[in-house]
Amino acid sequence: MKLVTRDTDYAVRALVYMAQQRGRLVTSREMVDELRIPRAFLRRILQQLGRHAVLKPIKGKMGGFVLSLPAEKIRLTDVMRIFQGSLEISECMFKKQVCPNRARCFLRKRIVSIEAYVVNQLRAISIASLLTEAR
Amino acid sequence: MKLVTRDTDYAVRALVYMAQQRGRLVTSREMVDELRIPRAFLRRILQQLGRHAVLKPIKGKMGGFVLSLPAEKIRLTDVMRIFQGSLEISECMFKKQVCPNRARCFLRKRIVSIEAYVVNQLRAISIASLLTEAR
DNA sequence: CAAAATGATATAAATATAGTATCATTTAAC
DNA sequence: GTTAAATGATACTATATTTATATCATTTTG
Repeated sequence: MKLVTRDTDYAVRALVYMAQQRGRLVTSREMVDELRIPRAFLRRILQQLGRHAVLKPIKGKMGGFVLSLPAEKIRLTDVMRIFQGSLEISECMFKKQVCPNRARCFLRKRIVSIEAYVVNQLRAISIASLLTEAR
Repeated sequence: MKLVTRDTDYAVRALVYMAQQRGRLVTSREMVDELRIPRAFLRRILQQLGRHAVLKPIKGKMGGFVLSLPAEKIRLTDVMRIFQGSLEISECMFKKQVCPNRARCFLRKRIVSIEAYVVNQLRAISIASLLTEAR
């Protein structure tokens, strides 16, 4: 079971790195070198973070990225939702029909309650909190 | 994020169904009809449950399956481990090398603690507990 | 020996994850 | 105004995982 996919993971690393730079403009090239993330992959990830207004892209020569929010306000759940979609842990497997199975449905209830706990825990993790732990 | 894959889910349904039969021999054919699970898929799932001694296969004509444990002793985590392998929620993505990234490692610590909670919750769910909820 | 069950196992199809490549656009410096 | 260095948009490829399907062998009862 995988809670966090690789793009979420890379995004978090990039965001932590940017937060450490305290507002200095950072280029994708620099982060590729520092974080050893495949270039094309990281670029796409940064673009997605830009579209979701997590970071602010500056175009043109001398361009780059800065966080568009304080690191305290960027939560792990925000990043996960961008790259992994819904955080539902128990997506019904009978997508377009009503679930025909009672057994599944009460198992599901249990899982939904576990899910609520997990999401709360993840929401409590911000880029800033990872930053301070990194020291 | 998917906590439970489809084979785990089907396995749980089959086990709940068997538990409801209170020791009566049940064939794969019967469960295919009752539970609307694809035949070949369910057969393979039952075989795997047999290999892991969760149920006891009876060969030959008039054969079938019975649980080999009381339903209280079959935990959701047992079934998940059979079909999904390790329950580690945070498998390090740098499989064969030491993780070169500090940021990831402290994020990982947080996730490991969430994982412990989740596994405990799942371990508390047995086939018997699902059975009583089903009534 | 035939029918009805499971055992073992190979293969295929569909989906999700991970990664690459290309061309367009913007901006600063000369 | 041209060039270099950055991002934007987007299409594509590769790999792994999930979700099955199919086939033939073996066991057992009648």
